[in-house]
Amino acid sequence: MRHHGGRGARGRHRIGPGRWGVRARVERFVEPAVLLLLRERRAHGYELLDALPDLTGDARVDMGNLYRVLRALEEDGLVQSEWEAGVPGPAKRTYELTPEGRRLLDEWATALGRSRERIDSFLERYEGG
Amino acid sequence: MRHHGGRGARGRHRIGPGRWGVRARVERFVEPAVLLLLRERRAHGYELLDALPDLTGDARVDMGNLYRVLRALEEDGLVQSEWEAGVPGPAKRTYELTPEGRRLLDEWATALGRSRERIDSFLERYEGG
DNA sequence: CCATACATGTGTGTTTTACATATAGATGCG
DNA sequence: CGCATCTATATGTAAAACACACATGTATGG
Repeated sequence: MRHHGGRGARGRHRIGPGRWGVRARVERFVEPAVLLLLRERRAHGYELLDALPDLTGDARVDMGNLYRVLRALEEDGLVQSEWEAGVPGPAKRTYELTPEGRRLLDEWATALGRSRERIDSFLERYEGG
Repeated sequence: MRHHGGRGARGRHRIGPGRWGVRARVERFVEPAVLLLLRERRAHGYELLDALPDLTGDARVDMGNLYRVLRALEEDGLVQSEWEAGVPGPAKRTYELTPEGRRLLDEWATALGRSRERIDSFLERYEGG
């Protein structure tokens, strides 16, 4: 590996030589994605892990962080969980959305709408120039 | 030892009681914003600081990080700077976009386009349900 | 003289994301 | 059996992105 020359102290995530990895992702996007999926149907973490890429566009979501997000959501009463009993295989913790979680999803939706508008006006200005 | 008691309040940035601050911002958005502004005209940091909120939607951008971004961009040859000579007042370092920076801006534009599509399909699915 | 606006920076802490590893039940296979 | 693999849930820790605070210096107006 041969890059060190002139490289900055600031390690932006390069993808190739001279390239900056540009993804333009929305911060904490798995959070609203999880809420939306749970509004559609109750599910456990592993199922969400499977369904999330459809919404996020990423190949796959980090499982460690997903479980932490689920815990954090539950701590604040935005989702509820229970261990699914009687089924074979590893124990599954099944989550469902609470009314508060539903409201949070609504907030996310409006915030995402604003974000889209910002992107729109950016791209308009970009194309105009 | 499954299901031990919840502890450790995960400090998501609350705004009010029971509320989660939801902003849905695009990661590193000041970067493309700076590049776009510099494509329109050369400028120094303080000018950018003034012009940025128009693109980002935030009240104001953190100056410390802005200057660090400008440095990082210059280290990788995406912008060029020189001290403006002969003018009264504090010394100004004026930046302009390089061809590489222009290409990075183009990458940002496509990435932002994809991001917008993801938001669109999310909101569609949100409204549909 | 002092406050304020202009202008450029560094220091440091917090939040968010990424990468790695641990544990364990079930299933299939040689 | 012994072992790999898939399902399933989690923790540990490092890196990246962001926020907040402070330092320095030039000019202008009262």
